[in-house]
Amino acid sequence: MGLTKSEEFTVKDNKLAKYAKALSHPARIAILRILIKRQSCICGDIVEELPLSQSTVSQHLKELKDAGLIKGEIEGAKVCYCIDETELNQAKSYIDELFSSYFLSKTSCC
Amino acid sequence: MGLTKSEEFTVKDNKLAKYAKALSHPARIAILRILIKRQSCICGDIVEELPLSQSTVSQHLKELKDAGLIKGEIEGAKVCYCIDETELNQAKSYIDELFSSYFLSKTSCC
DNA sequence: AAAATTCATCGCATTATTACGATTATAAAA
DNA sequence: TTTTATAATCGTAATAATGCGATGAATTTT
Repeated sequence: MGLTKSEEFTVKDNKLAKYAKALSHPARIAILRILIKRQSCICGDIVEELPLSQSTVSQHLKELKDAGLIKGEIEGAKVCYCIDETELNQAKSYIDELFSSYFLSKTSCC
Repeated sequence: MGLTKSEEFTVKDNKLAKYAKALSHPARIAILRILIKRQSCICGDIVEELPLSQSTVSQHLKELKDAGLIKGEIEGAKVCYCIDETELNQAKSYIDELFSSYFLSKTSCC
């Protein structure tokens, strides 16, 4: 076994889970915060700000990129990462929608 | 290796990551939706609504419980699960805070 | 051209996750 | 008391994730 049954769930729930997975590691949250703070698309300075090796940071960046939350642009030898606003918006609205569906239909029970 | 360096990151980012991890599987999203829909704290009916075995659903419930997003109450032989409103609120505000910190300081770059 | 910088990728070891059947524990029903 | 129902847990197999050093590819700098 060991294989998530993605096909059994809705496309939306799979997408939401994918966004959440990207956010499911403190290093990746920290990376997002750095990218937000330095709005001007900084790159490998991330490595200097985090207590992780270059290869590990690169891997986390890849995962954030695969999830769509960030994008990278090659600038000579450097790579400049930044938030992908469209995707971040979508992630936000998916999450908001899930949460607000609770707060709307709330009647409180146990 | 293979061990997340949690201590190296803030308590808040670890908590946020924990919430996100709970949401990082479509089955758990589906479970949350079921719990939201049937506000009246239903239990093992979840198993019937999902294409997963009882033990697998039980495991997902445990993870949602460990993350704090849901709570279970024993009712005889049954266990009644429901959303933990306080924690869901906290999760929502942590996520909102992260996202809005971007939309506030946005200047768009690449 | 040679050396240095920047970052991705490979390989590896360790640990975590996913899924299920089988078993166990508890409570309800017969 | 015995059976049934409910749900957690154990054990197992497969796959994914975490982290790092080493290596590679590309671009700058010297």
